[in-house]
Amino acid sequence: MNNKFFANELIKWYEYHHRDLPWRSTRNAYYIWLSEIILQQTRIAQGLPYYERFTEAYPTVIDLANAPEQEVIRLWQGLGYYSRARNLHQTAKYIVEELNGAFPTTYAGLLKLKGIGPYTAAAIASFAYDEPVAVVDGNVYRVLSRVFGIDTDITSGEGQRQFANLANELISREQPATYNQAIMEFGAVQCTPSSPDCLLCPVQPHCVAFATGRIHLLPVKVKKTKVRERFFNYFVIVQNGRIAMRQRTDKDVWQKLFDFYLIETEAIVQSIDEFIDNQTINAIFSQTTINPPSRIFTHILTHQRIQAQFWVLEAPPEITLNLPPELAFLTEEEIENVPKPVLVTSYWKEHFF
DNA sequence: AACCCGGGGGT
DNA sequence: ACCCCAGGGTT
Repeated sequence: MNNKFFANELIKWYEYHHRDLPWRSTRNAYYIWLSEIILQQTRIAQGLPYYERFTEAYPTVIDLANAPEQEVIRLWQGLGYYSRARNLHQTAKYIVEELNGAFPTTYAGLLKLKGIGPYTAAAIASFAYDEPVAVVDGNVYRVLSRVFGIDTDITSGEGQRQFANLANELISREQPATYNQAIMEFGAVQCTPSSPDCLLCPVQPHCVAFATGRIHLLPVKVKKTKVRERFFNYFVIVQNGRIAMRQRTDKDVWQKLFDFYLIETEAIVQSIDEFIDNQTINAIFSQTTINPPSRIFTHILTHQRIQAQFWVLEAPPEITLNLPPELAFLTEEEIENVPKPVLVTSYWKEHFF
């Protein structure tokens, strides 16, 4: 199968089978960039409402650059991988302040921006500027590994180089944007991870994996699942109708999102007596009424399984509490408007609304 | 190269 | 329970 045939078959397939998506009807680099960052490691169904929200809140890169970071992260709330939102905002400011509001117009230039890696640079360069540089995302790995029967580990450096080289040989020089859209859509709709629709596949006669019965074995992805078990004990300190929260800053999950005073333990605590060695929380205990703990909230991340329990500590109105400096009292309205992890939002909805 | 970073949906 | 998703940054 020659390269031109492959590209033409995908483009023909795409013309009949593609979904109508808002970022496909624009050549505006800003909107394309926004959609690509939102869709990193994210399904279209999950990302679509966020795309609508962001384009409405920030119609131009200038609007995004001028927004407060916390507002941007709040709009991102629930989408995960929050470094995407921080880098998005940082890069918007850089483009406005250093590049006169204009995006770089080449793959190499785009690649220098924070939050834009090889995939996203190729996507923007081809969709906005027709540069013939191939996207390589999870869909592309799957399609190419199957059609060409490549069993190199896609997570290895060698695999990434090999697939990028192949993808760039296959890309249509005449229609790079359509080709890139086509191969990704083909992977998402036709050549799916499990039970792909091989019987109606336009390249099935040339597919090595189909011919050799290796569809379900490709792509090869060496898994290194190491899920960390964590136990979070949250103390919801309430006084005068306000609640103490802090903005997370550690090198850990949920950077710049807000949660409550947290003590992490090695296991689920059976009684609050287990915090006896913690002087900070003991001092707060002595000044507050301790309510029974909440149910245990289990929160699953890709790399962590967090079991969280919440205690409400009620302080009398008049006293001065001895709190760690990172805590600040917020009203319920302020808490609504501050970015929070889904775990915290779940608890909040269950207990305060 | 290895590790870290969310949340949701499909099987 | 395990997989994947329009990946990228840090160490």
